Amino acid sequence: MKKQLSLPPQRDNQSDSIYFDPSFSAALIAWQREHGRHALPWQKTCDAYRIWLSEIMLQQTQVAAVIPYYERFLHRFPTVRSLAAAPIEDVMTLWSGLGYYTRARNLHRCAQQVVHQYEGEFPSDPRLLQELPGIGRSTAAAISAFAYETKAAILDGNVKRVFARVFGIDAYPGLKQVENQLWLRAEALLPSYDIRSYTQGLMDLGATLCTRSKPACGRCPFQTRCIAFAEQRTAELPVKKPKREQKEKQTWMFLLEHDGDILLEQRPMSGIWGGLLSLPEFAGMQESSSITQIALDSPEIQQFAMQFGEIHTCSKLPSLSHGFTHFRLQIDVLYFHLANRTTLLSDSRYAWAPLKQLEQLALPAPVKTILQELAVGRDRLQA
DNA sequence: AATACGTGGAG
DNA sequence: TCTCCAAGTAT
Repeated sequence: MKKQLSLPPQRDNQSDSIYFDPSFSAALIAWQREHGRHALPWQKTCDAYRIWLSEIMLQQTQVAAVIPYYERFLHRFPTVRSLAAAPIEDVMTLWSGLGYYTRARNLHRCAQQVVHQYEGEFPSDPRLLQELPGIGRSTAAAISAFAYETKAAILDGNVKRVFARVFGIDAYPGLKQVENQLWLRAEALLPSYDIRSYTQGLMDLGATLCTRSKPACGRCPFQTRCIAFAEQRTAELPVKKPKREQKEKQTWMFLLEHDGDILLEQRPMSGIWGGLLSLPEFAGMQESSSITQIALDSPEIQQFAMQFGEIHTCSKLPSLSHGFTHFRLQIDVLYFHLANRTTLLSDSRYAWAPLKQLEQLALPAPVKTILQELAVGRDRLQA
């Protein structure tokens, strides 16, 4: 069944806005054509699927980090139909290491919706795009502008930074009220021609000239009209996010090995590393205690390990600290070498996987690190 | 409206 | 080593 496509026409009040100023887009488009980026992998095409994939990957993620993932992903899933038909595990594996894993689940769901609701063609209307999972207002506009030349406004980190400086916006852009005002500007400043160059220009200006630190104002097309430059306040604008104290968390991970296999546990779909495979964690342990000794002697922990097999050796591996945006996690690892293992696992979340095949699994970055170090140790032993 | 959600690079 | 935060979305 096909979804009703007709939407009421957009009312264009652009020139009524107090922010209306065609000279802004004219300057930006001219700059983009001459000095912008033109060779990024996703700029070679107008294929909405590829544009969409790049935009999702680029959410809160830098270009350099995305490129290898983008290439790999496209090689494995050349079309939206191939992606929709794939097992979610394959999608998660290819996403492993990119972070914000809800994006990968939504990517998969979105592909399936596009196939079933839109016969495999992404809609061109940003309002329809925005109803799809993982596509918000800014991403919808970017896809629509790049793929279909729709006149639609983006508002990403680059735009916020450029606007904050050029227009001297003196409040934190993350505040709802401030963001609303930024959206009004973004809409009002849209050009009536070459929306692609304009949209790319906003991103490129922010990414290459109007950078967070040491912006290259000398080469900026907006230098003469930039409030931050005039007032020497580029270091203070945009207003920084008010910082909250970072929480410190701690967890114990269990590295159980038997016959070259590692025991993994799938994480709950919600929360950090949602749905990824990880090492089993032991919740029952008090974080306060001076854990060092304990762990190896604790009956509870012994018992936990023993449900998977007979313990041969047991030791504590070096701890590591993993930083997230909003907290820091100390990971202490207990290693158990099992002499044998129980045939049936107590829970379907658990699975054994060969240490040699970690590349084929959807693992959180620090877990991949832990297991890679173990594998390297093995190889060295054999050499 | 404010917060949760990853990772890696820059300074 | 430590802080900041990048092509945001979902809740």
